[in-house]
Amino acid sequence: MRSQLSEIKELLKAFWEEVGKAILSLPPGGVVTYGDIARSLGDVSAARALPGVLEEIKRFGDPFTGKPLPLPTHRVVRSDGTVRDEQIELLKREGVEVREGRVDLKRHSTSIPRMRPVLNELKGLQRDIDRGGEEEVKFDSVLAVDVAYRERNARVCGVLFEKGGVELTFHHPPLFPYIPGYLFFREGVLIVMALREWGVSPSLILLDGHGLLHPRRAGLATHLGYFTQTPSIGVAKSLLTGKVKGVEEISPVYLDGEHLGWAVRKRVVAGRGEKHLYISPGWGVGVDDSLKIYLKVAKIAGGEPVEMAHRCTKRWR
DNA sequence: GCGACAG
DNA sequence: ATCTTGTCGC
Repeated sequence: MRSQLSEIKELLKAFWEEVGKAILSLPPGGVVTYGDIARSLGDVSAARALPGVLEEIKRFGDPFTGKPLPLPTHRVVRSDGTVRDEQIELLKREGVEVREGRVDLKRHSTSIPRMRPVLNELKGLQRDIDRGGEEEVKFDSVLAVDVAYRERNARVCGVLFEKGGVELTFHHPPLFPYIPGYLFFREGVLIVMALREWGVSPSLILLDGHGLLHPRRAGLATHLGYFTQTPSIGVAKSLLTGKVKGVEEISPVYLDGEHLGWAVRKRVVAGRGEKHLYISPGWGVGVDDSLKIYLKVAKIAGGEPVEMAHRCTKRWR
């Protein structure tokens, strides 16, 4: 089964709609928690992203409609019942008792409406994705990409290494919040859009994030390679999941007993900075080859390719 | 009370 | 990632 980018965009649109509808349905005098909403969407780990999501819908509108929607966000509280100062008066006015900045959830909780489990659906796409075979990887047009954010806009930068480094840029508002494990839906969708806009077909893509080294074995790099049908490798600055086995210059990273990627020690930079880069296959590349290919590209490029793309995103004015 | 799950 | 504050779960 092949999923299309348009199908993904529909799911992302549904995410905002479902959240908006759910909050609108909360009755005066009742409260729910961020975790309740997240679970109803299919993944409690989205709880941390929800305050920002609610605020965005309320103040600016979701990225698809751009139309501010007045939401009773004061009816959403933390899982321990504590609330922000600005919620207190609004809740009291509705008959909800707030003592020492806290609501008694046993007394005031209301039920969550049925929501489309959008996050479960996204997880399903991740589990089912085609990860490609082991393709012969060419080095003639390697692309490194990174994304930066400012307010409600994003800048995608690509550095294309064919002869020298050609820089490409693309700007577009992100269509999804950052939720750990769902980075593709925030950042990757923008990168696919950028590649289409640029009209480039690189022979290999390197990105800031994981590939196979992911709870569902399908990180940003996996999806990106799939949607562009291009071999890809994830180059992350920190671990999302898994454990480094060993203390060598280059050590394998395991998850559930499976060898999914590599930790490559970075040169120490004056007592600061990250210790490792984490390399894992995206699409069309095996675990061993992901490391070999990454090291070869870094050598050819004369530096860390993803860091070059990162520097490009920082030149945004 | 404190650590945490890419960006 | 951005902002420099806030959230969840152990």
